[in-house]
Amino acid sequence: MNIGEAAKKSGLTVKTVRYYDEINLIKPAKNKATNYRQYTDAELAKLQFIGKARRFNFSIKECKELLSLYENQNRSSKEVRNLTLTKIAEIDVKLNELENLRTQLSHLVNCCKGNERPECPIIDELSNSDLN
Amino acid sequence: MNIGEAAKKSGLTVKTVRYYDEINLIKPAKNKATNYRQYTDAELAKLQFIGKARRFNFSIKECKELLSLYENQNRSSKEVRNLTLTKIAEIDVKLNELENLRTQLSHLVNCCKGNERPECPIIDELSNSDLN
DNA sequence: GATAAACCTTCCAGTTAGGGTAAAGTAAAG
DNA sequence: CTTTACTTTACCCTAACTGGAAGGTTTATC
Repeated sequence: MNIGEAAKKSGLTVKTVRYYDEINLIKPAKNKATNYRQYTDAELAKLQFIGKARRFNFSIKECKELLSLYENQNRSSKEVRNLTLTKIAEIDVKLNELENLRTQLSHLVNCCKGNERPECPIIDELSNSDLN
Repeated sequence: MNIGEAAKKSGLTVKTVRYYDEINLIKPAKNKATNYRQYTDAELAKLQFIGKARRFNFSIKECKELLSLYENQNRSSKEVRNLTLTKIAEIDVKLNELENLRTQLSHLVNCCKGNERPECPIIDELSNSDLN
């Protein structure tokens, strides 16, 4: 199939699919006459695989690893599991950071009258040179 | 003061401070003889202000807005508060996404034996072409 | 058969917020 | 006077694409 159909069926954009070719992630054959990319069903399945892994927040690099595990019939499920556990740990770090930020910002918002006057505890806090 | 001292006192890197000059965020005067950047105390305060706002997850563009409010004695605290509320809303969206991802990934991890065998529910799920 | 639309191609630039490195000028210390 | 520390500009790199231009191909319509 051509790139448009492959993109549609994988839920990716044509631009993205072309990009995955460029970075040697999924390289389809080319029709010699037209120079169009020709995607096989197996390549489509890989695009779908990548698309889903990306939605699960895996980086392109991690997608490459997952893809090679996907293609390797001798893989151990432990490897995949470990990659996923690492990803969960990263998400936990990010969650913590964001929760802290949210707490601090909402505290500031609660202190700020939000009226037409210039006095503003939020600006005051940002002006505070302590690196907290 | 020179850029190194300004960087140290603001908790930013020299590169970052130079970048803020480049994008017209904080433009110090230059020593004509040496071509060195000369930061005043007021400029240092702004660097500290920006540094803190960045740590609060405000983008450079938002920092510019906050800075102009910081410098504007006629600002209304409402404007600052609204910017902050918008930022909190963004954080909430991100928190939601990450929590969903975490739930799904940890569900997959719980289903995966993580042994030496190749059967792996995580790979199976990634191979599933449903765009969920 | 001509033409227009809907595809496809490559190439180039831009996005965020800086980081890395190099070559060269300047300042401070010993 | 020399070494060390600091500063300058300039250029390329990051992640993961997105947008657009200029042009080739295929399919549908008149």
